[in-house]
Amino acid sequence: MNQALICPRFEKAMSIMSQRWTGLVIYQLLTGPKRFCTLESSMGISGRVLSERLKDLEQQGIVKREVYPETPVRIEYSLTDQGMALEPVLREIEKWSQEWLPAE
Amino acid sequence: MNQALICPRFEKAMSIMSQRWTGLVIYQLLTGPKRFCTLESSMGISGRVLSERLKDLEQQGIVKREVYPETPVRIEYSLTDQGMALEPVLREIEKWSQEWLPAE
DNA sequence: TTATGCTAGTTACTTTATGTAAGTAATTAT
DNA sequence: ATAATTACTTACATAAAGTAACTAGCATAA
Repeated sequence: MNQALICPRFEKAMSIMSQRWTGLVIYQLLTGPKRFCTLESSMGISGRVLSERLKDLEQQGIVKREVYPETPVRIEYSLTDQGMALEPVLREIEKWSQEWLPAE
Repeated sequence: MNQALICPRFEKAMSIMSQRWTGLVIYQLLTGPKRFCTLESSMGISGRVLSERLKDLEQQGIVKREVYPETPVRIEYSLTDQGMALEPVLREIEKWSQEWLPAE
């Protein structure tokens, strides 16, 4: 009955990364700040969920939201250092997909 | 309107890894073959979903299912080479969680 | 021989998460 | 005054996940 316990920090990380869309949002932000509508149209995510994810990621300290009061207003989402630190994770997924998944 | 397209293989990999529980199941199998009931009780996953995930992962070629007709029957799930190749992904998530998430 | 237990699931039903489409608010262009 | 743009939100529908009870096959216990 003795189970090897899973480290709570790792479990937390997995719960973040295994939410639908989260990984792709971070991946898109690796190449620089992006606006809401850019993210929305570049992946197939709905505005409802994108808005939810960005709020979560901001609260978690992974994403930063910045408002530029131009006209029309420009709001940019970018990665914090904590968010940037996820790059190796995404790169490893990228590598795996190239090696093991069929093209096309 | 010109969007950088996301590589379909990467998208596929993300859709696998961002399903709830998938990462944790693979993580548990990194330490060797496990039975259904062991997986079920070591993570908080429900039998219904575990059964679904294992079937998916088997079909994807990530997990292998082996039946030992003992009594009671023993069925073991383990990682294929393709599945083992995901280890670096999980290790990077582990590293990130240790560096960036608060203990406790 | 009926009952109990074990493993590996499945089934029916409930709750939660996500998708869809329309709407809002602020601002500028026509 | 109307339309357009950005960044959302809201109400409602569908899909995914959780819960708890159930099944099947076999073995041991009462």
